[in-house]
Amino acid sequence: MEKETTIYDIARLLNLSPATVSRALNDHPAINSNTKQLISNKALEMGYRSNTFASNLRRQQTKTIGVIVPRLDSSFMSTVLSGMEKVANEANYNLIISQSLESSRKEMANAKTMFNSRVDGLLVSLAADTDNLEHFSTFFRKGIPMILFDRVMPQKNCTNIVIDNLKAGYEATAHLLGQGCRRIMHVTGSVKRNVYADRLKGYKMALLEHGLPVEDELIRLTDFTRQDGLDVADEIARMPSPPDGLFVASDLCAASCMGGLRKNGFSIPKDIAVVGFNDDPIAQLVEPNLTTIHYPGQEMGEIAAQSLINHLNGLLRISTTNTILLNYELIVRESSRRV
Amino acid sequence: MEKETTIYDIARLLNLSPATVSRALNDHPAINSNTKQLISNKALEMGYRSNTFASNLRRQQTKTIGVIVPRLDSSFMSTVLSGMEKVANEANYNLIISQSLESSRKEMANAKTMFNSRVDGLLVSLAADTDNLEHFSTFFRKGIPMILFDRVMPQKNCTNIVIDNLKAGYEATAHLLGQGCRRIMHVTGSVKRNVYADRLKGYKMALLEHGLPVEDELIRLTDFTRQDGLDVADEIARMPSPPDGLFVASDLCAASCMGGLRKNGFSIPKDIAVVGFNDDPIAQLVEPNLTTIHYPGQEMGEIAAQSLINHLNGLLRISTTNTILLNYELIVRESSRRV
DNA sequence: CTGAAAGCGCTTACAG
DNA sequence: CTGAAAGCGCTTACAG
Repeated sequence: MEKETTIYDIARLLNLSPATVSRALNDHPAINSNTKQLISNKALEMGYRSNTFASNLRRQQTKTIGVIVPRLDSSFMSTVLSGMEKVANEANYNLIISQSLESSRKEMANAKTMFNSRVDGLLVSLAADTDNLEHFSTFFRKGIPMILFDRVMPQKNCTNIVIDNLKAGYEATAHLLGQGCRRIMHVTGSVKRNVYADRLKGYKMALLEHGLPVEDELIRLTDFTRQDGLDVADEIARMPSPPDGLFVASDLCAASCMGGLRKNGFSIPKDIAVVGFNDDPIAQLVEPNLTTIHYPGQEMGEIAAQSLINHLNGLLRISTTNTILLNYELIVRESSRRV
Repeated sequence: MEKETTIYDIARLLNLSPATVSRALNDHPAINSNTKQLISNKALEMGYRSNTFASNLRRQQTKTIGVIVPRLDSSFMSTVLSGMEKVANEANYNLIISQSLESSRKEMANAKTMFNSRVDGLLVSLAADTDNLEHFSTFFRKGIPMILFDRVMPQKNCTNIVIDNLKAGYEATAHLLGQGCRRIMHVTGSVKRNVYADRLKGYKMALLEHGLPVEDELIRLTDFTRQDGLDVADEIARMPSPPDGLFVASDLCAASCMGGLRKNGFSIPKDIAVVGFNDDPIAQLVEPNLTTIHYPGQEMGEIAAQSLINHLNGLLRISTTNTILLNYELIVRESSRRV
C-alpha cells in the first residue's frame, strides 16, 4: 500500500509553501495562474487526492446530506433518490440514506444518527405515524437546514416540496365522475400525512361540487399493502350497492385491488372504473392499464437536493413561507376509460 | 449556534487528560471503570458528540462503504440496498451510493469518485456492458477490498455473492417442461453478465436433458424494457409455430410480455405458460399471477455489507476462491400451472 | 491505570 | 502574489 501524497509533498518538490499549494488547488483568486498550472500538473502527476477529512475538520463542515425516507423499496422513492444522488454527486456532496420503515420511533433514531454524523443538511419524507417534528429540534437549534419532501409538515424555516395533492385528488375524482361514475370509493392511507389527507379532501371536494354525498362507507383508511387491496375488493363484492368508481391513492394497492375485483367477477372499467396514484411502472403492466396521477419523483429528488445545496452555499435562503409545488399529470389509461 | 463540546472540555471539567477521555469514550480496557463511568456521564450531560472527521483523519480510515449499482429504481435493488443500509448502520458505517445506469463509462466515473472519497471498501454490481475490472485496479493496488454481488465477474481477492443462476434457470425451464411445454422460448439480457449467461445455460441444459433441441429462434437478447416485452409478444404472435412456454429472466419484462400476448389473443397459461425471475411485487399483481424465481435481495444486501465489514475488521479474509451462494426458490403461480 | 506530546492533512487570518 | 504559523479534534506510541 503506497503512501498518499499530500500538499506537503507537492510543496516540497515545487519549492513552494503548503499554503500556496492549498490555495492553488482550491482555485483561490490571489494565486498566480502560472503557479496554479504548475501545481495542478504536479498534483495530477503525483496522483494526489485531497483528504476530505482534514479539509472538513478544518472547515467545520461535512459535505454530507442526510436523507430519511419511509422506505427504500418503493418505486417512487427509488426515482426520488436517483434524482438526489445525481444532484448531490455533481455538487460534491455525499448522501447518507436511511429508512424509517414508516415508524416514528425509527425516524427518531435515524435523526439522531444523522445528527451524530454531523450532516450539513437534511432531506426528509415523514413516516406514517409521525405526529410532530420534535425529534428534529436539535437540528433547528443548531441551524442545520432541513427540507421536507412529499410527506411534509408545516415548519418554520423549512422548505416543503410537494405536488398539489388536493388538486390531484380532485382531478382524479372528477375524471371518474366525467366517465359517468356516481358512487366512488376512495382508498387512502394515514391521514396524518398531508399527501393522503389532501387527496381525500380533493376527493370530497369533487363529490360535493357534483352534488354527490360524501359517505363514510366509501372511504377506507389502509396501509396500502397487497392484502389491503384484496380486502377492499372483497368488501366491495359484499356491498349491496357497490361503487362504480374507485380512487386508490397508491398504484400498487390499486393493482392488487383490481386483481381482487376481477376474482369477484367485476369487469374493469365497465362495472367499476379505477384510478391509482404515482404512475409506478406497475400501472402499465396490469390489465387493463391503470389510470393514475404521474408523480415527478426524479424531479422532486433533484429539486430537494438542489434547494438544500443552494441554501448551504448561501445562494437561496429557506424562508418561512417557502413551499415548492411541482407539476403532476393525470394519465388516463384503460382502467377508467368508459366513454 | 452553540459551540460543540470536545474531549478537551470534558477533560478540563473532570481534571483529567484528553487522552484519558478519548480512551474512556472508546472503551479502552486500560481505563478504570469508575473513570469511564464518570467520563461517559459527563459526556452525556454536555451533549458531546464525537467528531468523526478528526477521528478518521487520525485513524486513517473513513468508515464509509461505496456502493455502485446498475440502477437505483428497481424493486430488486431497493431491497438489496435496504439490507445493506441496515447492516452498515448497525456497524457505524456510512454508505455512499451511486448508479452506473447500465453504462460502463459511468461505472468508471463512479469508481473514481469513490476512490477520491476514500471509501474503506466497495460493493459493486456490474453494468450491462462492463467487460473487465480495469477501472477498479486503483482499489486493488491500494488493497481496498471489493465485493461483487449479483452481477459478478471472477476476480482475485474479490468475493462474489450470487445465487446459482444456472440451476435456477434450469429449474425454471424444467418446471415448464413438467407442465407439458415442448417449445420453450427464453428472453434474456446481456450475456456479458453472469446472471443472464448462467440462466441461459440452465435453460439449454434442461432442454437437452429432455431431448429437446436448442433453437436460436427461441432465444431473445433484450434490455428487458417494457417495449422489449411487447415486441417479443408480437414476434411470438407472428411465428408459424409459436412457443407453448416462455421463460423471461426478468419479472417486469415478463409482465409486459404477458400483456402483449393477451392482446394478441393468447391465453395464459393454456396457450403459453410463463415463468419470470426475481419475484418482484409485480409478480403477484399481474393476472394471472406470475410464476418466478424468488431472489433474496434483502439478504444479499445484508450479507454483502456484513462480509465487507467483517473483512475490514479483520474477522474474515476475502480470499481468492470466496464465492457465497444464496438460496433461491421457484415459486409456482397461475401463469404456468397447467396440470 | 493515566498523561504529555506528536501528528493526521488541511485551511486561513495575518503579515509582508 | 506568497509564506509562517496556528489550529480543527481526535488517537496512540511511549513513558511512568
